[in-house]
Amino acid sequence: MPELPEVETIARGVDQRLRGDRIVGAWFSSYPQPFKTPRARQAKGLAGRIILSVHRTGKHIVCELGSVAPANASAAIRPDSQWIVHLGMTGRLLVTTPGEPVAAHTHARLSLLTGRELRFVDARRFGRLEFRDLVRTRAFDAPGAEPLSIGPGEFAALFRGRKLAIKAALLNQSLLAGVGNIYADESLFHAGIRPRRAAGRLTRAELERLRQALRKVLQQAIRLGGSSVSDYVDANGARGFFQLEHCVYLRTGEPCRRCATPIRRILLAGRGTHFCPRCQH
DNA sequence: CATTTCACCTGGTGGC
DNA sequence: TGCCACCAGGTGAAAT
Repeated sequence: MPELPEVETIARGVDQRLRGDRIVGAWFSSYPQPFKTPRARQAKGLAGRIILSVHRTGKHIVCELGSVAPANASAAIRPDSQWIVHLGMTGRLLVTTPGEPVAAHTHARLSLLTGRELRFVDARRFGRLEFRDLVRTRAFDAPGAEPLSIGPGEFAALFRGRKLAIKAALLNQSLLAGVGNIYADESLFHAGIRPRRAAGRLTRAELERLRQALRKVLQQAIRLGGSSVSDYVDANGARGFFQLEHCVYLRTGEPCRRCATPIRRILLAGRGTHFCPRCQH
């Protein structure tokens, strides 16, 4: 479900509410798919650790965790491990009270010292949970560039010489991290570029329009708390509002907001792709 | 190596 | 009401 704006919204919400809290125990469901780190190792690693901060990188939520060293408890606590959450298509990360009924498809429950719980719910089980011990492993880093901070030159270089469709390139996480189907379609609309255009054939001016459209769309979506198309909610269970601003995504046959031409839907890279045949060239 | 296709899952919706 | 086809925010392995 979640792309950069949704993941950013959730990470901010969890950070705001859980920073400084301590994980006292962790429970995991018996389904194997969501656990990149084996359940037992994950539970053991999480228990007793303090949530120092939570942030987003690409479509991943990274919780920086620490332990209090008994010798110098007054010193600033450094992260010694990370809990990394990828939400897949339907994943949710929710801060709840312990009494809250447990939703179907709940795959992880972290109980916290303040009595609250952090729950991971994921119907389709495309999400992934990973625990990293930073003494043994490097810190997590998304492979692709951040679309909110990349500059014009670096952005253009990503697509140079590539024959695949620009939409497929936008979805490639090792090029740009965080762009998914909604924001690929929306940013191509605002840049006036057809999704099937070969990435390497776009002019410098088009690429710059695309970079700015992408940044604008992502920033506005973050301001509106993301897009709630079917079931996305933030860490507090609240829906986002950016779906009301969509110009093409899931608007097949509806009039273009700019020129009233019906929005067309095609299949590209296996994904439903929406564009205005008149505004996009 | 670059690119495309498909499998992995469950649930909602709309047609008949 | 039931059944079925199709669609859905993602990714990584296998095939080309």
